[in-house]
Amino acid sequence: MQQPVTIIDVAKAAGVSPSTVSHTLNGKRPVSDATQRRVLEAIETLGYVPSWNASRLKQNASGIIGVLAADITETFVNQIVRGIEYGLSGGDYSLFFVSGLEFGNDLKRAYNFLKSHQVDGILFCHHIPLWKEFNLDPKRSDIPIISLNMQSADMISVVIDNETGGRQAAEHLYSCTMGHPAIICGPEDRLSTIDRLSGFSQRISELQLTLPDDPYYGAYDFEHGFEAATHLMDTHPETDSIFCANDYIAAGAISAVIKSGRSIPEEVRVIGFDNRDFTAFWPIPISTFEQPLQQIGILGASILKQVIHTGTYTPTTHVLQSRLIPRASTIRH
Amino acid sequence: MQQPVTIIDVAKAAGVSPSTVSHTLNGKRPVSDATQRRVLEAIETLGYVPSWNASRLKQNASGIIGVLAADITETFVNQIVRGIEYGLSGGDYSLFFVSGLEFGNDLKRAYNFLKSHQVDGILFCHHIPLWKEFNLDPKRSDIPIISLNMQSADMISVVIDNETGGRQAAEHLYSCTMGHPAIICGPEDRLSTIDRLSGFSQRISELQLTLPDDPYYGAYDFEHGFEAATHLMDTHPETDSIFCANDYIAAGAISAVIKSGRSIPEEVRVIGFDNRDFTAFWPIPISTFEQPLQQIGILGASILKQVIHTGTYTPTTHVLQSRLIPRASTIRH
DNA sequence: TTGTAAGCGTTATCAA
DNA sequence: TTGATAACGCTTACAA
Repeated sequence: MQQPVTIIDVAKAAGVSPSTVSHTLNGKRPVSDATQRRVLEAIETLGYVPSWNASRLKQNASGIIGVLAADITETFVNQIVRGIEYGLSGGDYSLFFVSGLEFGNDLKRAYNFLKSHQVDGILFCHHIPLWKEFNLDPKRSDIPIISLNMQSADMISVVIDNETGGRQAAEHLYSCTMGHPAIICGPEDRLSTIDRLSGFSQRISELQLTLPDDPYYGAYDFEHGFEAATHLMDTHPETDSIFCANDYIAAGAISAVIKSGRSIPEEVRVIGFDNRDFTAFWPIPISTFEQPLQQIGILGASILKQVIHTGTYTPTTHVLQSRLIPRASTIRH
Repeated sequence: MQQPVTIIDVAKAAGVSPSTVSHTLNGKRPVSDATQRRVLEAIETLGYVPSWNASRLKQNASGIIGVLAADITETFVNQIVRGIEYGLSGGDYSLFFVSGLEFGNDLKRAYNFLKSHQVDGILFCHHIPLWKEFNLDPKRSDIPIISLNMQSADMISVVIDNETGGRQAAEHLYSCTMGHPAIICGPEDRLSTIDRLSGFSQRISELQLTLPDDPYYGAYDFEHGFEAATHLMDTHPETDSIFCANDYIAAGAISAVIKSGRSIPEEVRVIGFDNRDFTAFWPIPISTFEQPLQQIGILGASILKQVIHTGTYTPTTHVLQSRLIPRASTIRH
């Protein structure tokens, strides 16, 4: 562990001035070939790496984009983050990832942290409205913020159209002969659940069909799907189509339906949401929707770069669509 | 988007000197209550956030730990990263996450990037030896590096004991009556695969048993498991125990075994590795091993903090154990 | 308890 | 084509 090498050390070693070293690196003014060679050589031998801090102190742009997310282990979040990386790679920006976890989900502190690092912009990536109490006015903020996966008033947002997803699910099940639809929801407070339910219900009533009263709110997991579907088969034995809020629920529902002695997809059709890995090779492959998560990240990054570049922030909402993946749980093979 | 507020603006607004503002914030020397109040008030109204860059320029420690990983969408990686976040949260360090993706997997560039940000240490988190060609001598580096999930000569490493995992798998299958074991591997070049195979084989020969010649190298996926097990049932119908390199392979193997008309776990036992979410609710719940991924991150972060604090770097390897999770694919319910 | 001033490593401006 | 110098925003002796 030794002393850091500065631009002055390099300048001395190469027998030039610090500004020449700087310009050799940044190419903002011509440097003769001979000088350039000596400088680069000195940099190599000394192992010099310019200090980002010192550099950014002089310039107004940091070249860093901050990403704020709650939990990186959520597929939702890490897929979006990966999209952001794609969107940023090869460009002039680096990504500074900050987890809500570090800040006890205190968005204000996390925001200040990013600000203190002089990030040029922030991508705010949420899968749950954990931080909804934070009311930062983006117009008064000196850093542009883009909200990913959740619509925020007064912000540029990139979201998925869950309502249309719900409508599409109804449409698909209808095309597979639907007479008695049912739905098994996720947690009641999740916006995505609400929107999907709303889209599905709308289409159902347009089709002159009816749903059981109970939307089966519950956890996004297998057990909930299993129990809800068991109850459903019991109380509504005529059910022939089940729309599940996500794939875990769908897997549970499928197991319950089979256990009840019914065949899939002949007697009952089940569809999930999210396209989790296991749906493709589940004993009965599960029909589901692929969400454009990486697209959210890519688009968000691209919009943010625009905003930074042009300096104008106009709140808008960009909507992306999910894609139906029909499999054996709804269509005969 | 307005001009950034500096410490001087605050000082003026509060009618004090910049150093007083600084000391109010950092508490390195006493400040009278009255002054403190005025300063904090000024900070609040102006929305002042100190510049990290300027601050770090004066100090030697940046308070940032760099995390270098290839692909955040890999469960492996994001679980470890989450562990790091836990290990760092509440302390004096923030995390600077850098993806190999951004740098075209050029470790040297990524390393320089982190160095230019003056990180105090680096956690190098790999699930595949993508960057093995990079031979940075950690003793000559001025930044301490810790290798997570892969042993590196001359580095402090935190790894999982895959060999013992393999031995444990053999032990468990043996305790469930094993007469004719078999193995279905993952990609041949993965260290984890090699170590697990080696541990398993060792224990098998200690038990005076033999394995089929073919270890079935292949992809870490369902199809490979299905095809390998189909072939295995065909060529080695006496097989009663299959150790699969991961859970996707195990799921495929189970499907193939069932399709061959054999019962699980009565006639054939199958065990996987990784404890993926679906193994818990697979129609036949899959026995598997839970890897202490978050522990790797937590331990790595803690060791790195030690190293930074004490200033001494002594290459060692810290080994963590996987945990067997017995389920219905090996034991009768 | 507080203020003044030097300096961290870089880049922009000006001069040569 | 190059060099000297000031300045970025902050911390920290040193002085008061």
